[in-house]
Amino acid sequence: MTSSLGAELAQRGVAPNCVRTIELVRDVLARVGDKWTLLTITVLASGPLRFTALHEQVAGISQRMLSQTLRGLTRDGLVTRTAYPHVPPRVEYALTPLGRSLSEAVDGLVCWVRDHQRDIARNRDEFDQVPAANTATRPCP
Amino acid sequence: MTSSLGAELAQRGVAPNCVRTIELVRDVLARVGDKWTLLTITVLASGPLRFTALHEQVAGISQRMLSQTLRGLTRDGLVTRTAYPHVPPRVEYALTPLGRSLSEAVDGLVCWVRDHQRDIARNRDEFDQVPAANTATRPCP
DNA sequence: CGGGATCCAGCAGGATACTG
DNA sequence: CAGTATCCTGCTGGATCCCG
Repeated sequence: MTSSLGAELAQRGVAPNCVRTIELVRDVLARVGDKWTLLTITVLASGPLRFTALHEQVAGISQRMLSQTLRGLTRDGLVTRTAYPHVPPRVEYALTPLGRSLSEAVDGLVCWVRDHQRDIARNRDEFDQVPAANTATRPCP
Repeated sequence: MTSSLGAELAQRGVAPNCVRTIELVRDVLARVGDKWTLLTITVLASGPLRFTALHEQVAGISQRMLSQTLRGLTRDGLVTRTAYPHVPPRVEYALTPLGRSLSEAVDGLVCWVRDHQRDIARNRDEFDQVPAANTATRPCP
């Protein structure tokens, strides 16, 4: 699958190192690009949490998506799942060292957004105020 | 919208600084979490490109999604769109300084995946080989 | 060549109800 | 409490045709 993508790109004359980058970006998105994974990781970054606690902190997530997301993260070795044989059940989720290192890598992106979201909002407003700027075929100045 | 999310979280007793983080992660995903934006940015990071060139390098993207993605990026001030009044038309896209800085922030994540994708693949294989490991309600050892 | 407009399928994901 | 099972909807995004 990935190799066929690489072959396809190589055939188009795309430089090999660029092909690698493109595949990596694909992997990034496959792992943290969905709606809830990144959010769950950053919430867990502040400490271990039980299922219900996560369900409250990750605003808007359904039980279905939470358990699904957590299973995926556990599968990848990014979080641990610890079940205590109690009644009522008690299950704790926590980041593994691998998960923590990912969380730190994500921090860079989060900081970037924090530092530049004002700029983006301003650019967006400017763009929207120019009439017909949202169409690509516009007159050349 | 964002403020209502913050209010909702605050009402649940979530710490204010965590609320900020969650909102930021939301913004990250809204900006680069879709299927093509991040890919387009990283391809443009190696230099300005014309529409067709982008269409070839960003493997698998349709013309529709490419123009849509580019318009979004242009709107946010992350790329510039330069149209030359020629026949046939010639349009070049390039990263702005803001776009380049985002591309650098993304690099951290890309490097993380490059360094750890083997680990993740191994964890995944291990997980999958344990029978019934994919169900959460499993016996406690 | 560089798009826009339209149509349509697939699947992510929400709501709800049920279980150990 | 911590999930699973089922159903169902909305939106993303692909295919196709058209235009300047």
